[in-house]
Amino acid sequence: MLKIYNTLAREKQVFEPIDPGKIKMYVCGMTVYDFCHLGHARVMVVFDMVNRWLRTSGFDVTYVRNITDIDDKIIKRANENNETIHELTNRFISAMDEDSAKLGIIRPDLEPRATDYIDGMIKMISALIEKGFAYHAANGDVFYSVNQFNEYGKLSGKSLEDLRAGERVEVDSFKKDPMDFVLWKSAKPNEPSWDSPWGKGRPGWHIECSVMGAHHLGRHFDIHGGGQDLQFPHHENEIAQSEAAHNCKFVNYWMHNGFVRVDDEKMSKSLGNFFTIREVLEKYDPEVVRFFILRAHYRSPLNYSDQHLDDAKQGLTRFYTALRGFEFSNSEINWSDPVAQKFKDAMDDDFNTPEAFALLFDLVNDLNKSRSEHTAALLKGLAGVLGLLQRDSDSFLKGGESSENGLTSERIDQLIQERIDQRKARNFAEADRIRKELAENGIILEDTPQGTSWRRE
RNA sequence: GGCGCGAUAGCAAAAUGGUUAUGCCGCGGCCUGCAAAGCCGUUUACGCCAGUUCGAUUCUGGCUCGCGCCUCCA
Repeated sequence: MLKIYNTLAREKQVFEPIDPGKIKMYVCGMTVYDFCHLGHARVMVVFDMVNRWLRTSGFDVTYVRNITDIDDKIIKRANENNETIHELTNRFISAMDEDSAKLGIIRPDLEPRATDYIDGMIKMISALIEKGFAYHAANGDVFYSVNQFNEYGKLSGKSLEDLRAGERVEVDSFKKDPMDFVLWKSAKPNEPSWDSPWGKGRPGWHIECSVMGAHHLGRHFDIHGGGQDLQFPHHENEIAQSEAAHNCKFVNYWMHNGFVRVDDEKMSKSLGNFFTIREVLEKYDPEVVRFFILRAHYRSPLNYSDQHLDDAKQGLTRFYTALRGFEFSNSEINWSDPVAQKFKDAMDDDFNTPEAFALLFDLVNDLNKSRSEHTAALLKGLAGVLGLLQRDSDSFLKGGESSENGLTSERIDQLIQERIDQRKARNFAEADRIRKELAENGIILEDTPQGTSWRRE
């Protein structure tokens, strides 16, 4: 029985799909004006894990992750670079696809881009105006009137009164209420724009998700996810727009993943304390990064540091070392196995991946003792559900650092053979010298009854 | 200021009203020519103060500290 922590209810709830056996899930993706950082990696990896688990559980999942390809920062950056917004966004969408592929993300079923849905946004905004939930202000912008939606604040637990009291920004005099948010911005010079009943302009941020969600998943769907920082105002505003326009509940389960932090502070573009995915991948194997992310519960904060990545790397090394030497055919998971049962229970409990890993490590201990093929297959199968441990052990253990300024595998094999000869001759001093030479190059040897193997540190 | 989340051993991170979490690191042993890997054992825990209870890290209240949102942000 799957339970999901629903932000809307502030508790774990038993998951009931709207249509039996089917799940419609929408996740807020990236605004593509720069490379993705580790915080973006977390959203991608977390909801990839969720997607995989839902599918493993037998649901027919439709997973949508949008791309925001029109916004203030995109326009600004494109102008700075002297290029069109499409040139800019296409470039960063490609970069995002590369990063995401490296992290082992299964592509969402649909990745709609905001600029392809302008017509739909105009229609929804018109509907909101007709219903009295939005108004065309004197400056040409169209605003959503939060006063008209009496459930405003239900997701973020805020009341309009409190929000107004905490208002820090200078009040836009064209708004009826300081908390009103923009649905349509009238065009300014040097900005891309679209024709609309309110003149040339472009959409506000929140409307795209309401429109693309409804377009692909229907007006009422099961799961909507994103980073915690989107809870307010983005998701709150999506609810206000969608429920006002459609007269029905928008989303049943809201999921929010915790932040990636650096030195106990949120990693964010505005703080400038972010590491891009590609920066981190220069130092660490992508699978280490994936394991690092999934090792913490998705709702907990995740502190980034080299020490923690190193720690994750050691853990993965333990997995791959245990799996070394096994041949795998197609390994179907035997779900009646007690460990598989517990794994399922952990995952069904709001995607408790740390608990799931504890079980996998128990399996490693069993495997190292028994060397049982059955256990090895179960370990690999269950880890596969999390998108891990699917490579050949050697690819992980011997991969690592690129061999630049290191030793080639030919040279390593040659040195190992020399050492074997010296050991046979019981010339241990020379054998140890060779081993030391290898160690200085980051190569660790392991003598086993089956021969000598090596791995990179 | 308003709202919310959190505090677990050297580090990371779960569960749990009474029984070994788990991983990394450390220490001892086995194995090994010596190592490495592995196995066995092991040292460090539940922020503080009350309350409920036979019993609380786990429930309740208060306090302290940290973090997040309230402004673009995954």
